[in-house]
Amino acid sequence: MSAEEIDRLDQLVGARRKIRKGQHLYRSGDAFEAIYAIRIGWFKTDVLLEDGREQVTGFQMTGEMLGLDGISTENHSCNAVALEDSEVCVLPYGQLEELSREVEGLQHQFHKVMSREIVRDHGVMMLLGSMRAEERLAAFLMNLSQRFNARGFSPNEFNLRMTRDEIGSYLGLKLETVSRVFSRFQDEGLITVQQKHIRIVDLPGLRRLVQQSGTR
Amino acid sequence: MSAEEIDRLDQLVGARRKIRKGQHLYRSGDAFEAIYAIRIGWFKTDVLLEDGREQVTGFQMTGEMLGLDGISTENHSCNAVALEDSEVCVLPYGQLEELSREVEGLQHQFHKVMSREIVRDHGVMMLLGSMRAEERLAAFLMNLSQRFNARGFSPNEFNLRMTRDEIGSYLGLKLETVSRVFSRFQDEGLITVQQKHIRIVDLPGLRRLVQQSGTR
DNA sequence: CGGCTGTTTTGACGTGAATCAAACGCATGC
DNA sequence: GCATGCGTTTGATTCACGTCAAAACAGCCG
Repeated sequence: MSAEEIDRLDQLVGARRKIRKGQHLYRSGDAFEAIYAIRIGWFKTDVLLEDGREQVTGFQMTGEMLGLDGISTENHSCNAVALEDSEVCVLPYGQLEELSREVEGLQHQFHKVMSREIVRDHGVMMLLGSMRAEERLAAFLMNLSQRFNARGFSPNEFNLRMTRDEIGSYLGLKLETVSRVFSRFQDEGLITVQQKHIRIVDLPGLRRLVQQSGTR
Repeated sequence: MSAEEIDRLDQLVGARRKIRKGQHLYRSGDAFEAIYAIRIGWFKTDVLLEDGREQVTGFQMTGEMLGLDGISTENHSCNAVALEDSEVCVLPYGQLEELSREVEGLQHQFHKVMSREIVRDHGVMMLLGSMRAEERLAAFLMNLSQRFNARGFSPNEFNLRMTRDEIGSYLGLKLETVSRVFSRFQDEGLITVQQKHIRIVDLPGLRRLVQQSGTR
């Protein structure tokens, strides 16, 4: 949603909530009560398997929504964890439903947000299902770049909020592979990496990586 | 949605559309106009990359919905192809929005359907991101079994509507791997395979496969 | 029935990413 | 200042799955 739309929702239902780094906004199984709009900060959502395996299903930044997964069963189906000290705007679902019955535009916006999430997920499935490690990382970086840009930050230089392990989980790779590919990208002059600081040096080069590559 | 709910929608907006095997219900890029409820048949949805790679993002059967991806941009972002001669109920999105503003339950149902799709996608991400080939296939079969069951068909015996190649694309595997794993399952007495005909012999065995396995 | 076409199975071999293991960097705290 | 502890990098080795190739198996049509 645009900053403007967020602000609007903000006025409608104003409760805020601060979440410290590492804390959960909600957990899988929690009763679903509200949707959250991130005001400041970063989150990850993940699903845990009994044997301890984790699958990160997304990284969310300022201006993005959390909690849509909960509507279906009235319980959240994933965990939402703050990657840094963050603040969200709480949108009680009942009120949201009610309001969106009155305000046509709001209803449509809400549907769009959900639909966008579905489309995003399909993109991730594409990543996971048919791209090689380099392509996944390149696509990941380009996606981050574009989102930073959309929020008014530099698209070429930013700090990762997540660990190599979390990136790996999201992309279906091991942390060592993530690290290696970052190093390779740096050697090839595509990016600069220093710990969590990323600088994109050759965006077209990254883009080429994603769409070229032979079959898999 | 339940059969009952489908019927209800059916009465509200009744247009039907028949799609022959292999035909598209919609294509990526098509203007978004309606959501579809499958009355009879099977579909797959997929995303194509420039270089020809295909990622199947889902298989949909009777009673399930198609087209939710289109709301976000007013254009469909994937292709929907009939896997056998099928029939859908067309639900023009404008009318649906309007109705759901009047009928509280309908709005909620609609949200639930979208949310369920998001949760389903997260499950697939889990599959693709952190499971090995055997686990993916086992999970796939169990999912089909459960869906057939929910529609009143035998959960233990059914015909696949998709090719090995399509299953592979969905699960991030090559068709040869799909075929091999099916054979292995048969050797181990978990299932019986004859072309597209599957019989599940040892469901608990399959279930064990999914949740046990060491790390990856 | 026989020849075609598309799908599936099976085998031999290759490879990209996982695994195992060690060292390094950078915080934090005493 | 030095110890402790995560996260990261890098190397050596292994392995699950992909690739390539051929044969077997339907299903369809003349």
